[in-house]
Amino acid sequence: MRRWGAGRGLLPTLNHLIALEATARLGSFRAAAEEMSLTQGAVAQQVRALEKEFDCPLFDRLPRGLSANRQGREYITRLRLALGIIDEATRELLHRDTPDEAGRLIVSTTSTFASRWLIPRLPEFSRANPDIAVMIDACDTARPLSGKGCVDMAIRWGAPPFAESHARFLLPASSIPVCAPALLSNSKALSPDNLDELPLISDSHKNWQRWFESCGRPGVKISGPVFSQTSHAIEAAEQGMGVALVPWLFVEAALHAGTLVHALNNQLQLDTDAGFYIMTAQPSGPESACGRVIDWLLAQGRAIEPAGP
Amino acid sequence: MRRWGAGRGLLPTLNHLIALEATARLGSFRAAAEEMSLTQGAVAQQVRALEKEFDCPLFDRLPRGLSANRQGREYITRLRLALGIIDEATRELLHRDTPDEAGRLIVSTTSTFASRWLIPRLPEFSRANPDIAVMIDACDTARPLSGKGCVDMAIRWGAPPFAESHARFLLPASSIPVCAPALLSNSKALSPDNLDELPLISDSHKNWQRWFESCGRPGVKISGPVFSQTSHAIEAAEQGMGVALVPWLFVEAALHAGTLVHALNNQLQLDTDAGFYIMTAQPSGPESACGRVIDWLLAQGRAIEPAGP
DNA sequence: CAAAGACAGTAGGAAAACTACAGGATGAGA
DNA sequence: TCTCATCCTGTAGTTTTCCTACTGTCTTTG
Repeated sequence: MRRWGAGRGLLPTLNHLIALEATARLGSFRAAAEEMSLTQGAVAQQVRALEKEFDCPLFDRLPRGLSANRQGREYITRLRLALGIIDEATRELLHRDTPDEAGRLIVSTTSTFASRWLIPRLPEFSRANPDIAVMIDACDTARPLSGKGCVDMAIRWGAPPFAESHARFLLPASSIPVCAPALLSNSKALSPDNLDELPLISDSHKNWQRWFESCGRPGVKISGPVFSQTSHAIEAAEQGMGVALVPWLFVEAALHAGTLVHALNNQLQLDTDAGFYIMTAQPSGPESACGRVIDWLLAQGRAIEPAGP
Repeated sequence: MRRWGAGRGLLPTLNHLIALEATARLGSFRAAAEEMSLTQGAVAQQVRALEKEFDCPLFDRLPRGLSANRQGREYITRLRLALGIIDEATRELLHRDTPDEAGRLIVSTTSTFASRWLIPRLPEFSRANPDIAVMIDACDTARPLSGKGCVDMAIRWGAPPFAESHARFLLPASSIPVCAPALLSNSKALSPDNLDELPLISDSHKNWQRWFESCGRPGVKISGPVFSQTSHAIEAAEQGMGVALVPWLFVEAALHAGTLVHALNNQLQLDTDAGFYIMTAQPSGPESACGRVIDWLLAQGRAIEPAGP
């Protein structure tokens, strides 16, 4: 009997369990031995060894085979469940449809972060690292970092501490109010006191409320177009539909290109303690594919920060 | 890689999986080896063997330990689940609180069958088989014959075929109308045509409707006391509350003792294709405790039948 | 630049698993 | 009733697997 984990667990000789299961299913050592391509004696020894390990008989010996007793039935039913899980996991591992999956790295992030920050920078990475194929899984609900359907890393907005994962800070999430330049041309100077006279574009983060609160104007009524995704809010602002309050890093390129301008002439931004973090199941070394992607991401993040407002 | 079941399944060398799990959890061969009281090389070989078996790396090799890659994380998460199930089943098997459980046999049946048929006959069996302790688990919902909390056999009312279990016919379930003798003394002769003038005691089996239908009187309104358990209906009949339509075998003793009489002078009974069956997970040999109980039950059933109406 | 710590790989001994065969019990069939 | 067939039990002896011990290589660290 083998200890497991921190000594709390107990596991029998696992290889013997296959013989146990087959014997229970087929009702005799002989039939089980035939299925397993072994001799009858080998199977009998394995099962006897388990019964001795447990100090508890699992079968009634009949003149014509065996029949599991109550403890045996109870144990074997649960054993089948466990073996089925291992079997399923093993077959999926063997019959994985993409044989080159080893060099493929799946990054889960939001649609907005992917289109506004990650994808524009990705070609450079791929040129420098042709052996790593980065796949972006844009999904607004978080994907698991371990288990079935897991991803290699996730880039998510949030604040520490993060349970069950290893997180590294990537980028701050300071938001600024932006709009199309045309919206400002023929009107008076804007300030926190009169900004709400323009349409205020909202996304699902409810930033405007906190922004007005930090300006000393709590309870301002937010009216204007509403989008679930930040990227849609940005596009609406570019179309002149109003003022959007969005993370600065998502509109850096648009500000540079002139399709968006800071609505308050770089005066105010909404600082939060939250930011964008890279999350992985465990720390990765700098030489692994995952580690190389993380290092590159962090370098990109450092490169962009000093140019901020 | 081992085939499993009818060849559909595939299982790796199960003993190696413990090393795999520990390595993933502790992040290095060395730490895993220490936990398992082995050398670093042994653990490394086991994990390498698995990776070769799967033809798929499960870990990224870091300069300072290892880190599971995506396939590894996915596999190990599911592996932990399976090992946890085996561990739990094993610990419950080892720490079972009743060491003499091997000689204890749990029979699941209904409260009525237990009190009206089984318990009266049980002392005789126990005298003849002092080594078998029969425990009766009276429960109106069926208990499983395998898995956690399973019972050794169940005696249940029903008709073949029974899925997922081995059934042997024990007793017919023919029902007869019975009542207290006092109920008949000062009244005219009863027949199916006027029986419904007396209170009709019902249990949850809705026998009266079918009984009147088989007498050519469908749609008769059933009025009288209603009980969920047949035994309570019998007790009510004994108290003179009305006529109960119950399996003959439950009132055999009462008819003999005179506390109940056949309401129609042995004329009519309700025959159904259903009956009482002994159900076990698998056939048991005549020498096993389970087999001896079954043989005795069947003998009791045969002994009672010829004396029937 | 050297020391420490980790994994990779290999040879040989230790342990286990498996086979083969003898023995005993039970049921089927002549 | 007797024999045969079938199945489990148990025990050597052999084969295979597993584990250890050790060397080599790489990387971090002081």
